[in-house]
Amino acid sequence: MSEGPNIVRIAALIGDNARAEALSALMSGRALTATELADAASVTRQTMSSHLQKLLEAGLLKVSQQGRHRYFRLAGADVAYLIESMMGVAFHTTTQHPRTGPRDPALRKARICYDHLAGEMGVYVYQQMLEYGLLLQKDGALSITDQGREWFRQLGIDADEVAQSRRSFCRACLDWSERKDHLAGALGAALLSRILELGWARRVEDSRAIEFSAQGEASLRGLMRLRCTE
Amino acid sequence: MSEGPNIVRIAALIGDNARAEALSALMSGRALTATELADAASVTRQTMSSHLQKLLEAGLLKVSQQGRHRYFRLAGADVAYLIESMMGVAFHTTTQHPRTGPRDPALRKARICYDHLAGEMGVYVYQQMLEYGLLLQKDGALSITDQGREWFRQLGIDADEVAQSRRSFCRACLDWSERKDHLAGALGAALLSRILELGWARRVEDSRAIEFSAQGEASLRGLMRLRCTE
DNA sequence: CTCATGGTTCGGTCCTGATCGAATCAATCG
DNA sequence: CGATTGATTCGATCAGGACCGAACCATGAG
Repeated sequence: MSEGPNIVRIAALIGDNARAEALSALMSGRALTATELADAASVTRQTMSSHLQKLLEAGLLKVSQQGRHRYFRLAGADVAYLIESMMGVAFHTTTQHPRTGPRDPALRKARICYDHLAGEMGVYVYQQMLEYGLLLQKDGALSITDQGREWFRQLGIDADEVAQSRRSFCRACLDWSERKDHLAGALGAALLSRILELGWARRVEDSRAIEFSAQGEASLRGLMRLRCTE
Repeated sequence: MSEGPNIVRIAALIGDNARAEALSALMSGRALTATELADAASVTRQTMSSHLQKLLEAGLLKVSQQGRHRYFRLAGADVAYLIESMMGVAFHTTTQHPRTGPRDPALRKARICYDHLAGEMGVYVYQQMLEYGLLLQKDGALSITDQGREWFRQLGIDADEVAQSRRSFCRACLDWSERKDHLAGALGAALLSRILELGWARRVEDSRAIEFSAQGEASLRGLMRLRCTE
C-alpha cells in the first residue's frame, strides 16, 4: 500500500558511489564538466556520462553547453537541501567518521552549501541576524527588516535588488554539521558572494570549504557586533 | 576526492523498494511490526526482516519489543525530515504523477508528517501563527510568544509542559506538497495530537492522510481567526 | 586542414544484493 | 501441553546495474 511520492527513484539515484560523488561535488555550487565530475568520482568519462544522463533525466541536474563543454549543476535549491539533509543523517548515524581528514574541521567551520555559507560561521551569522531583528519570519517565509536592509547596505549588498531574483529570496537551511539553520536563498547567496568579494574568506581549491582569514572573520564578527549593540 | 559525510550509504538503503515502503509507512508516526511492514511493502516476512535489520544497524530505525511483537519506528525527526525532503524532490521532479489515486488530494490537504500536521492545513496553521506573532524566530530556533502560549492554552495545550520534552520544542519542516514550512517539533506534535483528541480530524486507516471534518476545519480556522483579529 | 580533447554510445562482463523456500526459534493462547 | 503466529536465519537463485574498452561524434586550437 503505497502513497505519496515515490522516494525510491530518487534515493536509488543518489545511492550509487559515482553519482553520490558527483552530487556532493556539485554542492560547491560550481558548475562542473562531465570530465571534472568523472575525475571527482574516480570513474571513466563514459561511466560518468551515463550517470549524468540519468541524473539529468531525473531532474536532479541541469546542464548548459558552452562549445564542447557541458556544464552540470544541481537543478535547484531543493536538491541541495535534500543532499544537505542526507549529509546530516549520514553524519549523525555514523558511529565513527572514517574520513576525518584535515578537511573535516574546515568543512564544519565554514563551507559552501550550494551557494550560501554553512557550518559554524553560517549558523552564527544567521543566529545573530535573527537575534537582533535583521531577519524576521513572516508569511511562512523569512523576510528582511528595515534594520536588516540597512545592515546589508552597509556590507555593500542591496537587498531590494537581490529580492528581484526569481528564486526564493530568503530561507533557512538545516546545517548538517551544526544541526541548526543557516541562511539560504538569494540573500544567503549574496552574502557569501560579498564575503568572498571583500576577501574576508576564500574558496579552498577542489573543496567545499570556505577559509576565513583571521582578519576577515574579525571583520564579519565586528560588523555583526556593531549592528547588534546599537 | 571525497569530503563530508558519505551520503551513498544512506541513499542506497532508502533506494530499495521494500525499504522505501517501510520508511514511508513509518512516516505516519506509528510504530509498526515487521509483519505489518512486510505487508505494506508486499514482501515476505523474511525479506522484511533482513531489510529492517539493515535499517536498524544504519541508525535509521529504532525498535522496541513487546512480547513477540517488535515495533519499529523512525529513529528520529531528522530521518523524517530527510524522507519529507526527498518526497518533495520526488514530487517536483516527476513529470506526471502515475499514482494520483483518490488519496493524493487527501495527502496534500492534510497528512501526518511523522508526528505533526503537514499539507495545506499544516502550512496554513504555521503561517497564521507566524503572521500574528504566536511563534517567533529566536536564537536560530522557533520559539513561542506569550500570545502563542495563551492561544495554545485556549486550545487545551500547556506549551510549557510540552517544552519539558527532551526533543526539539519547535521547528519548521519543509512540506513536500506545499513547498513551504509547517510546524514540527514537540509543539507541532502536541497540536496534531490535540486536534485528533478534539475530534476535529481523524486518522485515515492505513494512510498518512488526516481527514478534517467540515466542523473540525471550521473550528480550527475559527480559532485561528479569533486570535488573529484581536 | 589535422590533431587533441570533451563527451556520448554500444556491448560485454561481473559483482551485488534482493528475494523467497525451508527451517527454526520465541511468545502467546486455549 | 500443542497449536498458532511473530520473527529470524540460512542458502540458493537471478536480475539489475555499474563498469570500462572500443569506437565514434563534436568542438576548438594551431
